[in-house]
Amino acid sequence: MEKLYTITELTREFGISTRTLRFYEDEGLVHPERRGRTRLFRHSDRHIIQNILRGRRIGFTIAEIREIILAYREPPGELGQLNLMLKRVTEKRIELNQKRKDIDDTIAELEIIEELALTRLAEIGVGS
Amino acid sequence: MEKLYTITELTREFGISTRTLRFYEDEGLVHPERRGRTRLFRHSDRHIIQNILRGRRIGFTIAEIREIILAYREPPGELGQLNLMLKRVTEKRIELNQKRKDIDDTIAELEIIEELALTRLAEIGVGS
DNA sequence: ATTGACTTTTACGTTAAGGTCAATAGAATG
DNA sequence: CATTCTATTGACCTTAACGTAAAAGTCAAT
Repeated sequence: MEKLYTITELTREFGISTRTLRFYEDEGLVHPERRGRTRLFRHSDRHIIQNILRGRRIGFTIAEIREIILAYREPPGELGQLNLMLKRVTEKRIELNQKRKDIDDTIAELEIIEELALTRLAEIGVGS
Repeated sequence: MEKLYTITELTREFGISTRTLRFYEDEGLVHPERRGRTRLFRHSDRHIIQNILRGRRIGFTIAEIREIILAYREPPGELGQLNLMLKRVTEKRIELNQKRKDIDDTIAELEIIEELALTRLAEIGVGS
């Protein structure tokens, strides 16, 4: 017997609002069952929510996230669609590699800032 | 004699609009000189624009980008501000490390999708 | 002198991703 | 059964980061 989650259980677990989960349902990303009017989420929905949040953190739009979820769920049967998909995947990978580099560069910059601040702190600490 | 850039030179170089550059000026991120009413950007402005775009790619807001630029430009003199800054830097680094992990996971997932698609392609290619 | 390319300011418009609020409905607990 | 949570639907609201359009100035080239 699969465990079902209420909406507030999930909002607490993931630190998001009920509005957000209903929004994701409206967008067709999750498909909770209903007991009466109340939503009950499955493990699969919970897993999708994790994917959504991960995509969100790296700046994907809902449309892009949906695209990835669908691509995973059912690879297209038609040749043209498959080639299109491969092209999109390649684009995304290039984009993500650029982002990785941007993140590394920014972390390096933050480390410089940190050292500047620590140096100033030491000066002030000594002087006061 | 330092080379100065017109606004369209920069829009072409960076693939952004004039509106965007004026917006960044309104936000106090760049400070082009004026010849008459026309803006002329320095190397330093050009460099800042690169930083803005990098920050933008990894999902920083303009406010966050400004914060980093200012922190770099002039580390605060007061102790409380310095400690606050160190705290913020640590937060950002944690956030960026999470993003790195998210990106790596997503790239791995894209690779799975790619393989699925290539497999399907091979099947179709053989069958047709 | 006119065209064309480029620039300026002002100001309203747009989009994504939810926030917020009101009215209503079930569900659970004393 | 009355109360008290918690959920739902529907509607309008919000914010960031620009887009877009209008009206007008600048400057070189034709």
